[in-house]
Amino acid sequence: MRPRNISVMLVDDHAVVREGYHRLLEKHEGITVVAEAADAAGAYQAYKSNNPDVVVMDVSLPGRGGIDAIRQIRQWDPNARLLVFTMHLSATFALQAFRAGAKGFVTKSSPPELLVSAVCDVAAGRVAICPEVSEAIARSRLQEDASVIDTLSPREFEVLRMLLDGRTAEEIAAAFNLSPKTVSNYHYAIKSKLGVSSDVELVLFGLRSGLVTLVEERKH
Amino acid sequence: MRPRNISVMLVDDHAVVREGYHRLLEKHEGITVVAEAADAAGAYQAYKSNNPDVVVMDVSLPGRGGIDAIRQIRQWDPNARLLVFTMHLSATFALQAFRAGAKGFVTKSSPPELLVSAVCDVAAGRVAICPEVSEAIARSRLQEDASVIDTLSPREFEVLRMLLDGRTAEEIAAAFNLSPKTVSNYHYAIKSKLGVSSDVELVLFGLRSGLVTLVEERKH
DNA sequence: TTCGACGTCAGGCAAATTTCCCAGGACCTC
DNA sequence: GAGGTCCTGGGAAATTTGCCTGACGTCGAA
Repeated sequence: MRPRNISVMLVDDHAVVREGYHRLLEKHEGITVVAEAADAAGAYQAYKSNNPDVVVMDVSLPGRGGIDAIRQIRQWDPNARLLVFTMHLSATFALQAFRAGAKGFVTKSSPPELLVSAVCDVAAGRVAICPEVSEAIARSRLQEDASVIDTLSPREFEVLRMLLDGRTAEEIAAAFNLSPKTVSNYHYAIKSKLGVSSDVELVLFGLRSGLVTLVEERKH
Repeated sequence: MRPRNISVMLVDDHAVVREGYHRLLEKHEGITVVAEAADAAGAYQAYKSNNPDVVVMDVSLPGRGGIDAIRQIRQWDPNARLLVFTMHLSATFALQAFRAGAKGFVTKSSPPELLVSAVCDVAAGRVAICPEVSEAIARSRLQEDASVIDTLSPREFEVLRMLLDGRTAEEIAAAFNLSPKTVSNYHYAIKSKLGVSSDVELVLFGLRSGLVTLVEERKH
């Protein structure tokens, strides 16, 4: 019982990129893009007024992260079907997304058709995971380093991402609408769970687990 | 003396994204996409056989980074016109790109038309920088970019390296036979000189300047 | 329905650390 | 000598850390 026509909402902070897969999806009959948003807040508003069948969203959004946006939307509509579409090839990210209520996870380096079929899958109520990610998840299950990070609660994970981005406690508190004290409590809880004792070790940990991505430049 | 028809080559490791602005650019008359590549090596090969007027490339490529690819292409054809198109809004990154020989720098969050006009500008021999980036460059110019790390005294540099290794102040003090107090004074001085306000930013700085090397191991 | 286990949020408070300024001494150079 | 930088740490205020506390909401099991 798949809908004859699937309405899709796109969430991505990069206008050009959004424009790009807007065209890509619309070229396929049966898929119509009915709304777009550039950040978490906009996504929530747009979802409420457009009620799309599927939301295709990047998780690295400015302001409150995409994981948080997923939870927010799922809270308003527990049947919302969200497909995460991101450049991050990380088991950790994917697990966090699914825990928040996502129904699919596709990387941007996948072949274009895969995004289209993933949208159809999610619209039909199926779960869609691209091969790379399912492989990464399987592999991470074998390691314990990545599994430690999966013990973080969704909020803790979001705070961690902000911290690793170099934000101060005040900035994070403002972004999430929390007390600075709460943020520093999370900060402490994160360090405890991950078994590190300083911020430096925290970043180093994030580096190893792929949460921090370094743009490498080689001086030949 | 602008070419009536601009031939463009796209380099981006994300197939869907590449497909996206492929369509975007082709929609404009006067622009034809003649080649695509997904990594640095492929870009070099494709450039040699297609000789496009303009190369639009993401710099966060797998393997040898995009900066390196720019240098390689410019070495083969000193007149190559390369437009960097990336999600990174970073002055140092842009400066690195221009130093390598890029002629333009546009972020992916720019409005779509800006990419099109930037392609035309670069094709016509002009330099194209999107407003966000030129502002970031201007701002970074004010805070003395000239290898800030060289202003560190020898001791400061040593302490910095230990810090970036995850050592505590006590460990460093013991290693150098100093008072822990002195170490924390150095710690403070280092952060002041480098213009960062937290340890997280400090590690991120070390990362960018190559002081911290991520040991990445291939797991297949 | 009641229970307990979590997750979220935030206040309190002592201890520790950071921040910022300062100063003495060693070692250069002019 | 005078003037510069570097190394070294003290002092005091400001802030963070570490760990506790409790309230509230949800969810699944008993």
